[in-house]
Amino acid sequence: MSSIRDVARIAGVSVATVSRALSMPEKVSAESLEKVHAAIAQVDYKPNMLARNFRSARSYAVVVLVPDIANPFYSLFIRALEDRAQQKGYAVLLGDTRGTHERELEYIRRVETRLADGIIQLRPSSEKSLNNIPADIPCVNACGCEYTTGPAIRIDNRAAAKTMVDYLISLGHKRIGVISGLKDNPHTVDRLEGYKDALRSAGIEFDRDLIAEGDFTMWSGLNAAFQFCNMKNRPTAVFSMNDEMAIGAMQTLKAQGIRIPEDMSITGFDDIAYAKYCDPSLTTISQPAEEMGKMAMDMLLRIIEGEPLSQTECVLPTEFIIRKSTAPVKIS
Amino acid sequence: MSSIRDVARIAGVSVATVSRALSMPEKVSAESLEKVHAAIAQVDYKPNMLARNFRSARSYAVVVLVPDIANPFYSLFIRALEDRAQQKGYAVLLGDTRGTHERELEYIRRVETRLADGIIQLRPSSEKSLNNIPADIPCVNACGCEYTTGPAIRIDNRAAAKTMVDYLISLGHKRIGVISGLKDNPHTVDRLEGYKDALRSAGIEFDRDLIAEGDFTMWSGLNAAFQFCNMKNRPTAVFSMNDEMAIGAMQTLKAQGIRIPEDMSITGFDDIAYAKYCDPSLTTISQPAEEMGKMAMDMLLRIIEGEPLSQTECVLPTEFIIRKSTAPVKIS
DNA sequence: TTGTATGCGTTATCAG
DNA sequence: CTGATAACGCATACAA
Repeated sequence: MSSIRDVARIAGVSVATVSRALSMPEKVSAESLEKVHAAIAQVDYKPNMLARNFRSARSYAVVVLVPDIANPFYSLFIRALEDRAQQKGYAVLLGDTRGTHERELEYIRRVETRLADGIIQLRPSSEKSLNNIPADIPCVNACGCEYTTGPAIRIDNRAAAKTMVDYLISLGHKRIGVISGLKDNPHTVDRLEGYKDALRSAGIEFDRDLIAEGDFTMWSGLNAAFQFCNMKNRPTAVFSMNDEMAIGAMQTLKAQGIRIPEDMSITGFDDIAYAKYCDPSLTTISQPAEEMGKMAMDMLLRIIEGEPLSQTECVLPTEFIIRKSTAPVKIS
Repeated sequence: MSSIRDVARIAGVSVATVSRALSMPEKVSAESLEKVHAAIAQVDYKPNMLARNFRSARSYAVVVLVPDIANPFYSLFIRALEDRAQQKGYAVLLGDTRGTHERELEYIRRVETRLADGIIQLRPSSEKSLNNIPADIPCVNACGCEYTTGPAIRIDNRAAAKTMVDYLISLGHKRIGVISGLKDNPHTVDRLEGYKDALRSAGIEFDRDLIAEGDFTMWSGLNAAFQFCNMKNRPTAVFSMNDEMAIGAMQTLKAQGIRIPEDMSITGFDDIAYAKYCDPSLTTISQPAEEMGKMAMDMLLRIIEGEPLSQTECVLPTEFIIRKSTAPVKIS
């Protein structure tokens, strides 16, 4: 309730001195400083940051645009992001888009109207995406996939997928099913390329029937797995494009009496916390979610503050984690 | 870049008219309205919300204080929260406290300095908590437990726990282990009371040795379960105070050759998404996370807007969900 | 219905 | 080192 003027009056100095005492104490005499601090304590002065932000034309907030915060990979990422933001004095506005463009626009509008200083984009924006973020607003893309323009933090999805499928092939698998995300999702596209790369280098022909489409939810994984159960010549291994679909698929396979990994190997992607605790534990690719979050925030703040970027794109390494859901193909 | 003044100049009206055209169009003639809109389009005017917020002494943002956003129950809650906030034109500032009081204070300070209009508190604040939120700042407690002061959204933890343990008893279990949260956590306290209630009404004596303390993480559940494996007279059922610890415990039990539910039943709490997909699927208590999120936001906004509260505390119903992790006790 | 003028709390400029 | 004062962009009381 009390403003800088009250403090000035009580302290017997000008408002300018109070302001200086707060933002550059070294420019103020020890005597004034003391009087100001005493006055601040006396009237319980809390600076009005709304006014400060208005004056400095900065909100000191960034929005994070995320497809679904309930996805454990994203929540891990965001946790790291928030941590870094807080360290640097920035707030993070949660922008859960739930896949709708309308909500996304709403958040973009927030930075256009100065309520946020920049955006961290976790939604993989396909090239045909209509509402691209205006070029003049600070933004870093951290969706992890290729085909993004502007500053980005990402992993090499294609190479990671190839590593995984190479491994399955090394175990003797030749018919390797895929549970993919939606067809036009950039993650799907990149990882599918990696899958094809691996097949190609092993001389295995690509079979379209081995691709089951999901949408990255457990439920979709559960459904997709039926496609494999019912095949006359079913795959001996399945490469799922994320852990959640793999976990859903395991449910189906086990219910159908297919043993994992004896009858069928299955792999995931992301290494969410549950991958280690499901039964059997899941062979997967670990993304450095926290590292990505930190770096994305650092990069965005650099852009906002107008500092030069040492690199406009940063590709982080993934880790290949072998657990119990994969085994050599059965000799039958 | 262009301000309301530019619009006024181009439109040939006063700034007041432009302002009114935006916030109360009904008070402006159709003619002026049209000129204003044309001018807005012409100069691509975007109102400076920083100025508007400053002027109206409101930030139109609320902070949500959460112990750990990576916990799936919380992320579900927050998703609903954000949804509602966006509908009402509010932003949500993510405040992941990670259990530290310092970070919590930082966020409380944010509303004291006008950067947020209120707080939704998900952290269960024990009575001895040092940094309670000042009474004059709008706040609703949504941690779900009793012993909170001020407006609150919660469930009846005690009754829910009793329901669960009653069920185990009805299956013939008499030695029922507990994997609890930290001892002084209000959730732990409430749910333990429910456990004791159930024992009491069944005439079973409470045995302190059957309580294993965890901290609501999967890892702690995994460890806690060892306590039961090594007992000479081990429990035939385990009531875990959340799903994650239950899932961790299942890992240990299965590794020790204890079959679930044949040799030991196990139950959880929260009904996170994975509870349905783990093996065996988990009998648990479902909390209406989304409903709670919505209600908490509604209640907070009412407080912020100064509207009267119809009720200061709201207890939401839980749902008891029986899956495959529980079975009648073995006759041996 | 419209315009003029004032003030919101702070920072920054410029004299002293 | 300090003080007076002008912005910042918008909303609104008041007058027309």
